[in-house]
Formats: sequence, structure tokens, C-alpha cells
Amino acid sequence: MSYAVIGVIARASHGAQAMTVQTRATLDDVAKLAGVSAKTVSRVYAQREKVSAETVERVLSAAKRLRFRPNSLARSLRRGGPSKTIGFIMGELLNPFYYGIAAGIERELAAHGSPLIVATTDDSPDGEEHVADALLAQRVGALLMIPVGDDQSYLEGERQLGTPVIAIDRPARNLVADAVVLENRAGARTATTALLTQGHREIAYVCNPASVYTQLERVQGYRDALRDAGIAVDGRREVLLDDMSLPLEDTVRELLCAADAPTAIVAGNNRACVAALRAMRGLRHPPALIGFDDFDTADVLGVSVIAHDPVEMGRTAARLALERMADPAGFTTRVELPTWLIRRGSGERPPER
Amino acid sequence: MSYAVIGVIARASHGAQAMTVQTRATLDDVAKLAGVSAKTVSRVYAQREKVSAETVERVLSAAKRLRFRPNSLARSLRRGGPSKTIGFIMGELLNPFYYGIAAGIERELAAHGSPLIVATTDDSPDGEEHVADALLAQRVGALLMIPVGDDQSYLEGERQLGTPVIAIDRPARNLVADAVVLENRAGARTATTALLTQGHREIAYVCNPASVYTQLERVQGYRDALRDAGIAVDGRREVLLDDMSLPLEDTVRELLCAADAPTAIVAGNNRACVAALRAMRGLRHPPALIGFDDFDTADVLGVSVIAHDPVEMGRTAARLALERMADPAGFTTRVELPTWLIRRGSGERPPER
DNA sequence: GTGAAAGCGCTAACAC
DNA sequence: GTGTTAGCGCTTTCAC
Repeated sequence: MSYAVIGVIARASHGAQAMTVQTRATLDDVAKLAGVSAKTVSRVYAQREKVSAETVERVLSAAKRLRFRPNSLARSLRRGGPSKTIGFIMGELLNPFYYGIAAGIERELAAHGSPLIVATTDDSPDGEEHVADALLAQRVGALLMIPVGDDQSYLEGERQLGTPVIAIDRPARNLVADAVVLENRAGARTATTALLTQGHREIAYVCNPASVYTQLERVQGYRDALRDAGIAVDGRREVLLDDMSLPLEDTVRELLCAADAPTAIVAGNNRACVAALRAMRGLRHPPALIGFDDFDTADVLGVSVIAHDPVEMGRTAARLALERMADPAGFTTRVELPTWLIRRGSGERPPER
Repeated sequence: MSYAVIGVIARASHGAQAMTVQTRATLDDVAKLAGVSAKTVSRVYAQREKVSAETVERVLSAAKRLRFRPNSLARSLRRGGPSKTIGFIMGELLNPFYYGIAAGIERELAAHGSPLIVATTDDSPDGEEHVADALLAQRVGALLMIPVGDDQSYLEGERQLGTPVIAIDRPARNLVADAVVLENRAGARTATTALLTQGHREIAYVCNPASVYTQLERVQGYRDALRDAGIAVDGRREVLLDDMSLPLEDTVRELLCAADAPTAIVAGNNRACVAALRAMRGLRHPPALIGFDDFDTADVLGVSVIAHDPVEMGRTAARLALERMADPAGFTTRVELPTWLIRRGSGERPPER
């Protein structure tokens, strides 16, 4: 073990005392104690059918005495259909963007009383199917996911069996699924155009990884803006790493030290933006910088960004899931959430030579 | 709806086609198709009892044809005991510290094949019991929690029924539970001592909220260091807000503009640290600053911090939960994880007058 | 190595 | 309003 156990507090009476093995009370136990039938107890908890006030009280007090807690597993088993529980497969939990989405999902579902099972794949395509399997074995009512692999066809069967799938941030591939994505292309275009407006002509685009949907879109937006301004797209200005084990920071540093260093940078996501900031440290004339994704200390650092609302993204996806569960035959929708530029200084630096 | 639906892709064949209502295959269906008994199919999936290779193959191919997926709800129902699923109650999902913990838990459990149900309470004590209720209704095998309220006695019954509770970051109150916490007091003391060593004498401690366990401990550590240095503890140097709706930033700014402004600040957590940074913006002679909790851009900002490992904290808690589930009669333990100082500049600024 | 029967905790269907 | 019966999908006896 890598931790230090500081104190062993007490010999646990974890579990029950050896003699008085407490066992969990069931609906039948409560029924017996209250002198009613099991179904009546069930009714009290279902809160839909009518039970006389007096009976309710008798049942509840019996339940309390027995520390009864309805078993929602058994409940959803009996109901046959999918449970209210919703599964969420996320790439990685350590990225502020992703956990913003998770927070949004959680809040929306909490408001609806639906439990949330979270599973992460560490952005590994292999893990995705495995994890989806585990969630589906739990009979989740819907599957929210940030697709990682480039083929989600393995979920097609489930979808036909009635489990809706909602793709977040990136559309699913080879699968009919609702999707919530950002206005990636427009956002990157806005960033680039803003830099062009300041007079920049040598604008780089940096990111890692580069082959995911969001980056493909954003690079397009970046190129769109250049073309509109009559500037030739130059591959040497596009730092498109595609291996998270490579340090983007070093590559950007090299870029900035070159003779024909760009005067401005568009960073493809929050990580790339921080990498750029690190690479720029100590530079006398740092290039202008606009990042994609807002982050906690961006204001302190004076970093201009293309912002959006990850929490709202999660909420939207959760709402979509709930809608689809309520109405499985509805339309498949694709929602694009807006992005906008926040000017904090780094994107407003003029070109320097 | 607050989102823009950009495209309705297709009339969904979500759910099944009206006529061919696909229904989920059960173990019995597979058994029939494979020409064996249900129990044999069960054995194939349990992977513990012996089944002839030939039978296994027949079963698996039948299962595949029927798109069979074992129902883990039914499985854990039958077993009677608690499921492998573990519940985690966190205060809020939007704090990097908390999701670091969540990430650690998730990774450890994933390695063990245990699903994780996450629920948040937005740091509201009322929500806590409600959320715990929901998780326990799902018969989670253990409950991990960052306690919010100051009384977790409502879980005592569950503990006696065999559901272990692991408190994270703060100990549980009025409840026998394992706990994983930080060396809060030692950490704050280290920070303060480091500032004293630089020659600082007017050192402030700022945080919000202030009445939680971690802050109570850290303030003690701060005072310990002052006392050791023969400096009187001065309440005016302790900005202990206790209402998250109050902007700590403003209070710190006032503090720094006062005639007897401190020359150094210890910030009680990541939020307080960022608030201090905001308050310090534009100051000609910013005070020295050491934060508690490391954060993403601390290196870029040159902020010295008392660091620790939230992911390891989560892993440790998850391990503890798994151990306790395997051995309910074990010892109740309290683990204290280390903290350490990372010098990045802000904590090494000498006092200026 | 395989099967038959019973039952986990709950609720739908149908009584009364 | 309340009770009875059956059964959700699976696994645990206990057979053979």
C-alpha cells in the first residue's frame, strides 16, 4: 500500500455483532409487522395508489422500526423495462471540460431523480465497448457517451432493443444516436478572424490530439478564416500532434523560436492552450493567443478564449436522454451549442516583429 | 428549451419498428436455443463451475444470435447480498479537487470491475441524506462520501446492516467509518513556516468556507507555526468567511489595501488561492502567497502551493471500501495522506514595505 | 458435467 | 382501500 495508516481507531463492529446478525428487512417483514399485505406496503412506497392515512402511518412506523429500505433493484427487475438509472461513459475524468459535462448531466438527472452511473475509458477505444457492456448489463435506461473509438456500431443492437444513446461533444459513428456538439468550426473561425483583424498574418493552430472530430472541425474553421482573408493555408503553421504522450509544449516552443515564428496562436483546446502558455513563458514578445475552452484561471492569466458552457452541454444531453426514454419513437436530433469569444488581453496583442 | 436544435436528422427508428417489437433475450431463451438448461447457461457466464468446452461454445453462439446480455440487476437480486456497485456522494462536481478524488475512485474501481454510482449534493447538508437514501436503495456495496453535514448518524443503521462507509477529505461525525484525510494541519504549518523563514511577520490566512473540518485543521496549523515563531495570533489576519455567496476576492482586496496590509498570504484552498490571485492583480508589490491544493495553471502563474494527490486520495478510499466489503469485521482505519510544498515563486517573495 | 425446482424482493394483474 | 397470485431474470440448493 502506498498510504500511511495513521490510526486504527477501533476494532470494528462493522457488519453485525457475531450473535445478532442483523438482516435487512423486506417488504414482507414490514407487512407482517404492520398487519397488512405486502402489496399494501408496496402501495405506500409507490405513492400512486390510494391507501388510507391510518394504514400509511402503521406501515411507515413498522418500516422505521425495521429500518426497511425498498430495494430499487428488485423494483426495476419486476417492472421489466429499463431502469431510471442512466449510464455515462466519459473519456477521462481529469479534464475540466469533461467534468463540466458530467456536472451538467448529474444536475439534470438529480432534478429528475435518476441515478447516474459513471464510467471512464481514459480515452481508449478498446475500453469503450467493454465499459458500455458493463453499463448495459445494469440495464441503464439510456447511455450518454463521449465517443472515443471511430465506430459505435456495436451499440446498434441495443438501440434497437430500446436503449437510447446520446453522443456528447463528438457524434457517434455508424450508429443512430442523438448528439450534442459545439459550434466548433464557427468558434475556431471567430478566433482566427479576431486575430486577423488585429493585423496578424502569421497565425498558427496548435493541438493534440488532432484526429478527433472536434479538432478536425476546428482546424477547418481556422482555415476558413484564413482563406476568407486571402491568406494561403500553410501546413507548417499547423501543429497537429496526434499522440498524447508527445509534449505539445516543446513543439510549440520550437515553433516560437524559429525564424519565421507566427505572431499569433490559436490553441485547439484547454490543454493545448496551457501548453502554449508554458511554451511562451519568459518570451519577450509573446505571440497573441486565443484558446478554445474557457478555464478557471484564464482571467487571472489574461487569456482570451473561445468559451462555451460544458455544464449546459451535459444538461442538454441529459434532457435529451430523458426525452428519448419517455418517447422512444421521437426524432433523432443533433444539437449544436454556441461558442463565443472572451477577450482578456492575450488575443488582443498586436503583431510584433 | 435553452438550446438550438440544429438538425433533425431522421425520423427515428428508435425503439423498435412498430411491428417487430424486439424484446430482450433472457437466459431461458438462450438455454432453449442452445438446447441446454438455464442453469448451464448461467454456469457459462459465472465462469466458476465447469462446463464442457463444446457446451460453452453452443451457449455462446446462441447468446450471440439472440444478443443476450446477462442482467446484472437480477443477478445481484438473487444473490441477496449487496451488489459490487459502489456509491460515491461528492459535494460538488465542479471543483478540481473533488473530481480528482472522483477520478481516483473510478480508476481503482474500474480495475476491480465495480460499477460506480455518483451523486452530488452541491455541498448542501440536506441533500446528503436524501442522496444517501437513493444510493442505499440501490443496495450499493459500500458508500464513499465527502461528508457535508455535521452529523452522519443517520447512516449508523446501514453500517450495522453491513454497508461500509468511507469518509473522504473530512471524517464522518457520529458514525463509525473509515476515513481518508489529508495532513491538513501539518501542511498549513509548513506553508506558514516557509513564509516566516523568508522573513515575513505579517501573514494572513484566507479561506471560504471556514467551518469545515479541513479549514479548522489548517487554521490550527497556521497558528501553530506563528506561535512557534513567537508571533501573536491576530484575528484580523484571519479572513475566515463562511458563506460561499460572499466574494472572498473583495475581502482580500480590502485586506491588501489596508494600512497594515499583510506581506504574505496563506490561502486555505484552491478557490481561496485563485480569489487571492484575483485580488492581487495589478498590485505593485504583491504579497507572498502560498495556496493549499495544487491546480492546473499554478506553474504558469508561478504560484507556490501545498500540494497533495487527490487522485491517490480517491484510490485509497476505493481500496478501503473494497477491503471492507471483503472483510466486514476488519479494523476501522483512518488514513492521513501527505502534503508537500511546491515552490514556484509566489511563496518566495520577500517582505516589502 | 448437467438439470429441476425454489425463491431473491418486489409489483402488475386481477380480484374483492 | 386492500389482498392474492404470479412472475421479473437470475442463481442457489440438491439432485442425477
